[in-house]
Amino acid sequence: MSSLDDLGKTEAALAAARRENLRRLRERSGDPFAQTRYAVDATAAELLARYGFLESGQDAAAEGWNVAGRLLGKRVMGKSIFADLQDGTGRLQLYVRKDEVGEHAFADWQDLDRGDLIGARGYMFRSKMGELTLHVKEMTVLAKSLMPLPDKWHGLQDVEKRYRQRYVDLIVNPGVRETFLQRSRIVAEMRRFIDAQGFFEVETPTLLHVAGGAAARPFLTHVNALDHEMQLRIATELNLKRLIVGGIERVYEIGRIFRNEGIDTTHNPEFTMLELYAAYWDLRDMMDFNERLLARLVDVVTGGAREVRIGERTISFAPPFARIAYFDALQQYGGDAYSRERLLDAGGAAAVLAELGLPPSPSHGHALDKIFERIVQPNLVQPTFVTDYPAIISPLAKRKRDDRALVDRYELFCDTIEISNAFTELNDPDDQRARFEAQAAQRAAGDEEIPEPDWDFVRALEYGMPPTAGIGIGVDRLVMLLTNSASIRDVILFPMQRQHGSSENSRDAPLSP
RNA sequence: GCGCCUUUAGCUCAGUCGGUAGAGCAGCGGACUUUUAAUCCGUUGGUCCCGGGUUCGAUCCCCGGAGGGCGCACCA
Repeated sequence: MSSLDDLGKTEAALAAARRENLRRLRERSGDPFAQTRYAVDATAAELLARYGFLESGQDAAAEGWNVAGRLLGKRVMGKSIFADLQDGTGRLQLYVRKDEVGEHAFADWQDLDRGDLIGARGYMFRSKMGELTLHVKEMTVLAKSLMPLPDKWHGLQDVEKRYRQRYVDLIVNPGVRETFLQRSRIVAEMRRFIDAQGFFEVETPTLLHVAGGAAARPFLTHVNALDHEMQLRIATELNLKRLIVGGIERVYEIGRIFRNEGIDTTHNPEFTMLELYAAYWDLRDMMDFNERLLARLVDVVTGGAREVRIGERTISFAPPFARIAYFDALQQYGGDAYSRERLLDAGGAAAVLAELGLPPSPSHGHALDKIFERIVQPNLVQPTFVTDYPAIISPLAKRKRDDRALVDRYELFCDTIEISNAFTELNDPDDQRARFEAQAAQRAAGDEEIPEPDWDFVRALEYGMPPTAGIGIGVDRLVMLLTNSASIRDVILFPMQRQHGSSENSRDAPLSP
């Protein structure tokens, strides 16, 4: 299988030149790909921090260091070379002199291409131009890069290629790497914060006979051993509440959710959700928890500040966040035409929808969602808890004791997008059964997004579930917010793409000679 | 699903009122022992996304298709 034939002529020539350099390196100094270990004892970031005191022209020749990474630039000036090495922590300039390393080693340097992985030993100095630099005495080629890298100045701009070949994106676009490191820090801190309050992290199945807990079309799959059709989960809710019934009183899962629906800047078919349930908490407890969690995450992302800049806006996460009741918000931003009385009437809501020039909705609840989206949501820039949702759009939440039209639920909005959704959980098994029966009827009427009822969940509630507050937070969207990313694909390492020709899993993808 | 935009060298991008195409970077050859988008001289490199149509001639115009982006719709 020769894939050089499948490359463009220019690309093939570039790859051939690199293979020629590899051949020479093998002959002169042994096979780079035979290397197994390199005794790294310093990173780029450590050396830059440690030797910050050096003045231009000064060196620290008594202390030798081994660094390893990818060569990203090479400036050859006859008998000396400056190069840039990128490791996991940053970039470090290297300097080599022919009269010090000798003909043989200098020839190896000349056979290095941009993108090669090397280990280098040397000492730190500050160059005439003021840059901290490793003065290299020894160099080992640890792996050869056989493919040409994108433009050193513009990087890789083609979005499609960036997603399909994220490895290249990560090599040449520094901001990308930083975003994903931030994501990792955010999730790690999320776990630390939650664990510190006595929660247990669990992993529930992603393959289910009935995917419930949300309204969404599931992915279908087949289990050969059981000869069963199964579904990928669309939420972790029902299993986590089973665990609350079982006595794991504080429980959470940060897990992958799959929904077989649209793909756009805020939706990827698989995404990550935090769901957390606390027995004996009410919504006030959850709000307090939510506020402190976000403040903490912002703290980690910004290194101590309580603000995040999103384009032109600055969002402050200093608690307490603003609070406003659902219908108060509608009246405040919409005026008297958006009164509770009118909106809680199906005809009234439909009329409001028409006044806004929006298409008719299939249901009263849907109409309320659209009106809220249009009238209130664009105004919720600073973190705001919207509370006291109408029961008709909250089928899984408990009704308020003193107002049966409303439920104990809030959603948190930041930068006009929904960040969390929380409510006190319905724990009356008869009520739950009745709601499932209603859903089954909707499903029978043709709504494919309504899941089949999970009757075992009702049985679990019949054993008794304590009063419980639950919350869901879309991790990807939260990371978008905290990293100022415009698309969910910018915070998912390998976002779903259509299968496509030569760049992925087709025969010609691996480049063998 | 609908609409708009987009696809030209390995990368970033020009361009052709229809006569099969250019730059910078990268690569290759040369000069250069403190450069940093190194510099200077020379130079290679193209299925202009794919298929069809119109035309003497299509990368360009028309039709169809594919990939991608954005907006709308959908999305507890």
